[in-house]
Amino acid sequence: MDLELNIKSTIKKAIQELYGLEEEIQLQPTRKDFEGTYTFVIFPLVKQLKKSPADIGTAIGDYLISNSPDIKKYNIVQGFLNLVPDDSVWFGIFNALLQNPDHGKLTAKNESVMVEYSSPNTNKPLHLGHLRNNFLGYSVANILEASGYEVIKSCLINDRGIHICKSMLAYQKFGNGETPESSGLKGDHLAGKYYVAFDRAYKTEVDVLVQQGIPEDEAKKTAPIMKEAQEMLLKWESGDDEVIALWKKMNAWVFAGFNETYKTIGVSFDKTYYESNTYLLGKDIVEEGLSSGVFYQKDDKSVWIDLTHEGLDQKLVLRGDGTSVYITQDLGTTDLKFKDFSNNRSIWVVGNEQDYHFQVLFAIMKRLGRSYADGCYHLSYGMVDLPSGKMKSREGTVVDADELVAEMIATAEQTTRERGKIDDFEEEEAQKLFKMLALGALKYFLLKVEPKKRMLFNPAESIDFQGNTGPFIQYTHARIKSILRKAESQGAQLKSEFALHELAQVEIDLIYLVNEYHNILEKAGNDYAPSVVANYCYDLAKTFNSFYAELSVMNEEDTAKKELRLSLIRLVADTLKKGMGLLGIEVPERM
RNA sequence: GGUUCCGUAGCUCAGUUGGAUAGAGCAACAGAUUUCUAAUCUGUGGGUCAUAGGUUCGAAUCCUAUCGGGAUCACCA
Repeated sequence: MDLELNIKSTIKKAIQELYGLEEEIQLQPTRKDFEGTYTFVIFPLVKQLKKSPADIGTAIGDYLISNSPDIKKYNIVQGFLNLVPDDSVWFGIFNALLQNPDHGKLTAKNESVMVEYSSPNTNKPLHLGHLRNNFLGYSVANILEASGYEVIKSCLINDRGIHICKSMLAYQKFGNGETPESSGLKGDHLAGKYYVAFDRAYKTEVDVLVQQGIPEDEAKKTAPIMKEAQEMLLKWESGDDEVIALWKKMNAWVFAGFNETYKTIGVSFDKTYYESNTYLLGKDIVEEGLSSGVFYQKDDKSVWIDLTHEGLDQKLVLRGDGTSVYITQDLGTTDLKFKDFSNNRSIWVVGNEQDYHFQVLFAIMKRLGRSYADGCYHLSYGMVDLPSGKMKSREGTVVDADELVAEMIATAEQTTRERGKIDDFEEEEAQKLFKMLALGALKYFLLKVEPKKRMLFNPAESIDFQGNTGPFIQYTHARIKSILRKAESQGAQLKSEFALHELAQVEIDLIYLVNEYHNILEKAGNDYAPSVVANYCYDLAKTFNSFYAELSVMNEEDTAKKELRLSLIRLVADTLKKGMGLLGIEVPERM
């Protein structure tokens, strides 16, 4: 039953009968300072009817009282008609929620969506920026799945190219046969070490050349180590045995490292694409575009598209020598994804530095008449900056993902042990909890902010465990579970059907919020916005904690009230668990 | 310079299909625990919603301009 829709239609009828007007009715939640749940704004009618807001409000309010059993009373403040639903309405909603274990699950949409995220380069380990990407992608996938879509999580690994050759070359030159085992480094960190080593050697060579009087631009192009890297790339492309063997060896190390990180942070994929397999795709699409006249060729044989009508520029899609550029392979990969899964939609979780690239990509797909073009969406997110500015892998000024997670776990352990509430935990159980809390704090920190906003991370201030945080919500869940355990130990059975009696305001607030879950899910799905879910969970947890301070469950003497509260808090716990699950955050039974 | 995103409390952020006195957390201060977990709750102080115009009964929200910051504008990916 949808209370809001019912009230809207009754107000619509009231205005028809009282004034003969056809109005689309909008309701908003009543502000906390006033009594009521929904508010109808009268102002728009004032002008048309030439009556005072009070007169109109009273007329509509009285109409609702006598024509709708849902409304108990109303009040008018300025031009706002605040409506107070009858307690029976809340019981109706509450009973319905209790009797539907799937509450909040949206109906199947019979559409499928691909969410591509993570998409790392295999020349360095993951950093904080990648974490934002991973958590966003994983959460959006969860949200869409809960919203009734079939979801395929995919990852496109950038495992080839000049930057990969840089790590390989530096390893070849300076590595002395080092391995993850011999160095004790995770494979991705080992590769990253040589990526940094390349850059250092390269800079030294450039400096030397500049001192010899060669202009910097030219020095950068002619530095021997850079030349060597380029030669290595050519060898890779021609399938040189030695280069390929090195590439396979180092990539295997990196993949092992990535998989460990993915496992720790709890993300996964249904399909992995490798650029080494897809980088040649797209040339046939260039042919197609040329013959259909969407693309054109210049004298030097290079192929272009003119997107000035779309407010963009002219864009190269194939080099004069017939080799691919970035967009060429993305054209091919995009076609491949839709061919593989026949999705209705495809989402790319990629940082905002590629906004322009995706505008171009989607515009080209539209010009080429791809039926899926309108279903393409770039979920763009802002960079995670440090107080010192941008993170740069080459210069080593990054917050490493593995290190950060390890630090968070250590902080979680310290914070938890200080409180002494889990002294009876087995060690394994305790470690599991520390990890859960650490990742809860980290994921919530990165997901509560709107994706497109850039955000600041200050390593000097650790991520909070109090206030508007993941652990606050996890704690709330544990608190509820503690009461439920107590009830269970006393043999209480949770009822799922309640007869009308008096409700406290904070109980109504909780019923209202739990019932809002499906609206929140829908909004989050439509906007690809985990932050909406995060803020909702916080609101629900906060409201529960007020309830907790104000009312007692197990010490309530009125049996009917006690039983209702038990069922209510179970519903709250389930909803928190579900909501946090959408963010990829687990909630503990105890903490 | 062109395009684009952002600018809300000391700090980090909510709030934008236009509605009431702009909300949280952190930090500061004052309280609450013989009572279901104080990682909690209650309260106090803190605002030119970047600035200036415009539209509207009504603007943080929409429009225009300006200022400040980010991103991008490669035959790199």
